[in-house]
Amino acid sequence: MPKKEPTPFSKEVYEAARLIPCGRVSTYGEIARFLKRPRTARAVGNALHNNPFAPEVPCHRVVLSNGHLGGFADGAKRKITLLKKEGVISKAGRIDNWPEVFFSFK
DNA sequence: CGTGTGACTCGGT
DNA sequence: GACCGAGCCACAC
Repeated sequence: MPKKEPTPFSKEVYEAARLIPCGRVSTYGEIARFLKRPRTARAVGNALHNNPFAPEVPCHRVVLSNGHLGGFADGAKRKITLLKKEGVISKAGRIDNWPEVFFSFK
């Protein structure tokens, strides 16, 4: 099966997500802002959903701006487990200590 | 080139 | 705190 090359915009998203340190989480909006496109939060979500570098890009460290987990291609449960392993406590699809684990690019 | 869709965000109720 | 509607962006068809 042919490989699907991500669009340039998606690549930028992946690089930004890669910068998120272990044990920390960021938001789609933050990434969008980091890319100098504060209104592209939705496009960022689309890019991560397509994320062809799944284990390489920590897409599970990206959540909604309000602290909710949002979505995950492998299932929200998987996201919770991965985050918990990294020290991020989440419960019922929501981050517990959101302000503490929140990571800002700026 | 126009339309539809989504892992978003914000403000109001 | 939860739910709803409108706005915005990039991409696939």
